[in-house]
Amino acid sequence: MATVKDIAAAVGVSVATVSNVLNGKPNVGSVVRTKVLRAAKQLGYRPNRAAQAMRTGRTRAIGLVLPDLTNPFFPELAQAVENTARSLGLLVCLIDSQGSADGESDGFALLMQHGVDGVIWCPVGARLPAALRKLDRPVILVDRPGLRYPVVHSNYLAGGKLLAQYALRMGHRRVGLLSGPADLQSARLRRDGFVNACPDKLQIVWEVNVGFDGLLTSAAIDALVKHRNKVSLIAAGNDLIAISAIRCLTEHGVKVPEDMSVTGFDNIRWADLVTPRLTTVAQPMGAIAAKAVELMQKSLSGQTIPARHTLFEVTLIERDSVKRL
Amino acid sequence: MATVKDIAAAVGVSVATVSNVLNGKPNVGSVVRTKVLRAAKQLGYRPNRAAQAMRTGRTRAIGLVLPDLTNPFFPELAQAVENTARSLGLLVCLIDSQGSADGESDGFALLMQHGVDGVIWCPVGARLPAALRKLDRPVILVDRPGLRYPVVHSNYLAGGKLLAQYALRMGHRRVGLLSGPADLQSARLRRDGFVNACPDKLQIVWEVNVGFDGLLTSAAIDALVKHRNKVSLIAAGNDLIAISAIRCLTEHGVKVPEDMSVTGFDNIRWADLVTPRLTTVAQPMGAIAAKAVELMQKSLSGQTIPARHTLFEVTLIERDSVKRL
DNA sequence: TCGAGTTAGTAAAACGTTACACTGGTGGCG
DNA sequence: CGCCACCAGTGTAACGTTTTACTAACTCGA
Repeated sequence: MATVKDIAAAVGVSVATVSNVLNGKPNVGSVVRTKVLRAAKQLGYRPNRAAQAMRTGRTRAIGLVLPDLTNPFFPELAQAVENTARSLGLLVCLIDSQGSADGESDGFALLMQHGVDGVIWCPVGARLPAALRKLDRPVILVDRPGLRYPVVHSNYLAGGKLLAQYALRMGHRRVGLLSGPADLQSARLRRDGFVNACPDKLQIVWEVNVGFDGLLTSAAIDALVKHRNKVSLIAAGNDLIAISAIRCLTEHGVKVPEDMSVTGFDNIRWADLVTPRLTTVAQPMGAIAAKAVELMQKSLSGQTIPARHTLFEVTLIERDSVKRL
Repeated sequence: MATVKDIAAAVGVSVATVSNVLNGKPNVGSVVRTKVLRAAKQLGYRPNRAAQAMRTGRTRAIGLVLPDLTNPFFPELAQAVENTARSLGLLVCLIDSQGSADGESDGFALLMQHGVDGVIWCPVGARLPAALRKLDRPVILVDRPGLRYPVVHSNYLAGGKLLAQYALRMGHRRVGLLSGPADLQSARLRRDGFVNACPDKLQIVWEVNVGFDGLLTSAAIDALVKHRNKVSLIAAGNDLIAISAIRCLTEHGVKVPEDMSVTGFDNIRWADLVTPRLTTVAQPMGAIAAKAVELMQKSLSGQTIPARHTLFEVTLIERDSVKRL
């Protein structure tokens, strides 16, 4: 690989001058400037990131810390983040914490060691891992409000409301809630939006919390099966939970949507592939990811991002999993 | 962050000695050795990767280049790769080429600039991107035999055969093939395994190639719908295709498995979540990923890996999408 | 006792970059 | 003319490591 020294030798100037040209610094004549630029292109010069990192402390790489790639919500996010980051010349370093706080800590430590310039993070839990305390780099949260960092996510409250109003319109009155983890604001807001939409008309008959990974606890299965006649609709915390619930119901002879309606949240690709197709709320994943990277980029270029929410609006996607009563 | 200099100062030795201890070099007394080690631990020392990279040319980071995170096969792979890599102290840098060769080239360029030590790669096509030619670092292929690199994947041929034999056992005689891309060996082998298993008993009535991303072409939809009475089973190139096919069939009033049986390949998580649950062939994803990382690690530590296949055996997962005739 | 060999440790250079302090040369202005 | 300001460009230190070449002290055998 060609170095700055090679260019200097080729043009016949000092390395300092080459560096100045390459970084757009003033105090270099236009004739030398063009010569250097041409030589650089001709030699296929690309700055050695390690050396740059050492001198400047910046690596032009960012971390992306996710709880679980197995939940299809995250690959969609990761794909969009990677692509917009790459278009800005940023490398994305991936950490999948597998839902464990220790994994998250490990991951942060590794990222710090490599000197990433910042991290885009979707926390597993509501608590800050110790490793992050020492990180003096920008952090942008995605999809998980609640910590003292800038966060970009969609309007969960509105999404929950949309779902409740839709359920009502379709004639449902008694519902069961398969909410996400109670300690996650992103789950709580969806739930609150739903519950508070029209409290007098829509009755919450039962509620159980499960993980966003869609693994149904025995309490959840019990609720699903035993109370099957007490509710006509189940509102799940996300699509994964909804689809798992549908699976569980059909296994127990409950037909969806004939015997029971189900709604999701996220509009992952599978919502449209599954039978019955899932009625859910769509988040603009690409926009969310792009915004997160944009905030990161701003942050890296010196702007301070206020620790405030960037909200994206959601839309109801009506498909086949809810029956009109 | 603590540096080697800090440790040296704390213990009262030279930085060279500290470095020697940390790298397990001889010629340092045991008392000094333990002192240094203790100080390092106490200060929470982690070597600065950028500086290390500059001196040694190794970054202890690897690239992971995937065609499409949206296909659930790849997140499972990515998760396993990341986790085993991290347990070895390797950072994973992600590139999602979105199925484009240009994206792949861009990605490789970015990875090279950052000096990754090697790349684990699942190519989109059968051709080598130009950017890779210049990469003098180890490459391990995953799931895509056909290029002149070491590759780890599962026994597609056997998988196809398993499926064909199973179809036969279940009484099917006339089948349609929804194969993956014809230029991908990984698709061709699955197909060949199926077709050649018992050519005299199992008749391939039609075959159309589609992408592994499960997007059905109009030719595919035509075949599915128009020939619905000519075959009793459809063998898809992967689970994504199979599930899309099921969706398409049910939309056209063809019930699975009552009117038509369908098989997949990969055993992605969704195969078990979808209705009807998909009969398919399972690849040991975790093992494949771990093996790829292991080969990479070996490669990094100087061993030369022969450009040969590492095969993993597959197993038939019998579920509900195939009817006994 | 002397020299060779071994052991324990050090000083300094090097990796590729950037940034700071510097040097000549030129032009303007009083 | 004398002084200052400015321009174009250079030399070199520094970032945190690893590595090479070196030294001082000690041991051992003849």
